[in-house]
Amino acid sequence: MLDIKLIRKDPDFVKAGLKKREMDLDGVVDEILALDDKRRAMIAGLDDMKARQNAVSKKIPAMKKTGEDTAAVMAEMKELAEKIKTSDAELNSLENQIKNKMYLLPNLPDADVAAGGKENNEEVRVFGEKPVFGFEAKNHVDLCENLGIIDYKRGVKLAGNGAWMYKGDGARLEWAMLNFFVAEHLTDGYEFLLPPHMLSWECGYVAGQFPKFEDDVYQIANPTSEDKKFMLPTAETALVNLHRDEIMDLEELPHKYFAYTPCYRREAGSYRSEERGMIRGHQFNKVEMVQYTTQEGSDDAFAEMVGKAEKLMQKLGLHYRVSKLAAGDVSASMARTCDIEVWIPSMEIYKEVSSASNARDYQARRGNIRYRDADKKICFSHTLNASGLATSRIFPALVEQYQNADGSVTVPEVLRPFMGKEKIEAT
RNA sequence: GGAGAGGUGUCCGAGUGGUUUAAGGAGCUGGUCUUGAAAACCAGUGACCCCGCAAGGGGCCGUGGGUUCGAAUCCCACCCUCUCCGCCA
Repeated sequence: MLDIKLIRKDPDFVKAGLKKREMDLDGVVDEILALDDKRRAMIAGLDDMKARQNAVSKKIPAMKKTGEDTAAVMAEMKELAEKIKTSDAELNSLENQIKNKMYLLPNLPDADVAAGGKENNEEVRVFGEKPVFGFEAKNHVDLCENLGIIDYKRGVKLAGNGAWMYKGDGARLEWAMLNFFVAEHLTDGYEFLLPPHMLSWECGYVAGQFPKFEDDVYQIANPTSEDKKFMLPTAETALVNLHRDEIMDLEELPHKYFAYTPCYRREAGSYRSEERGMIRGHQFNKVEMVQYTTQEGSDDAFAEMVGKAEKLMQKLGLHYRVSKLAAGDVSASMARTCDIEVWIPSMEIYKEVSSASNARDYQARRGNIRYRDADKKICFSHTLNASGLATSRIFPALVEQYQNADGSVTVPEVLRPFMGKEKIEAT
């Protein structure tokens, strides 16, 4: 949620910021401004009427005591009460209209974020090099099938298109990665959380996924009540709601959390032929970091989280690059995002394994997440999130980058303690 | 799933129709006292929204309706929390 006061004060600044996302939102901003004018005028009139109502109502007992006739006043008040009721209803619908439009406005990109779409993403760092194989390298789907570590067919049998099943050493490798990530985050002093996977609707609004992407999540309807929940599309949705409607103390910030959850996404219509295997599925595993910081602290936190995600990739020894996303590619809630993308040899493409973002106070405004600053003033906190990491792209990248001529896969050193073996071979 | 209790300001908590202009306490800020601190005492402070340069004023008691001249207080619906019972990994 943007600050309505900022929109009021400097609409051109807001419009210019939103324009960087290559979305035409001038109209929405203007509508909000017009509705806001109307709203404030209405509140002023309504509050006056309520003030009169309160004042007169207070006098009535005194009048009754002295035996004065209250009939005329009461008649006037009855009329006033009617007016208040209709105005209240009008105001209510007006405020809902404003709220719904406000929900449509994405966050303002940071000043240093490039305007435009994907094509303006900027490669800021590269780690390692594209591996060169002295043999005919296989793609991950063939490697995994030959090794018997992923069962694609039975995954689809169980859950349909976009599902797979980890099996044997595949399950162990997946679990080893997750355990490795957990161990690293614990070492860095982040708090480990296992949140619920079914969330109530408000969580989606606060995170900024709703109302726009309600159709992209799996919704859980309950046959005996109106209550509706959804499967979290990322642990961020849960973690960013932890301190909703709270006022945190300055001393407790920054909060550094991480959680492991599967992520459930419909990904409707987004399959492409090259996205075979586990590049894009309806359920994938991810460890997610989230920080709550002071307003001054979020830049440092952002750098820290990008650094942490990179460190994991480096320890795994995987070739990757870091991209600073252009405004149009930054998701709606975020002011800036850096993606870490792993090299997938068979596809000759970099695929996202981590997305690190600073939402600044956008999510905090939606969720009323506040803290008391050094002057004891209540202000909105900043929220940040970064994957650390998503395994579903690392798994194929790892299997391909670490493959040997005989079809076996060497286990990266850091995973061996969690895996209990150095090599994955066909059984 | 059944029964009961409850949701009040930063926190605790009083308040069951008009001296509530939301008591009282804690916290926070300033002061007195003290070598300093603590304690005590005195004063100030109140989320959020609207008007206003400000001083100040008004609205606002889980959410939404209703009753009334007047609702934190009564009625209805919903959401949430707690206790007990049932069911269950």
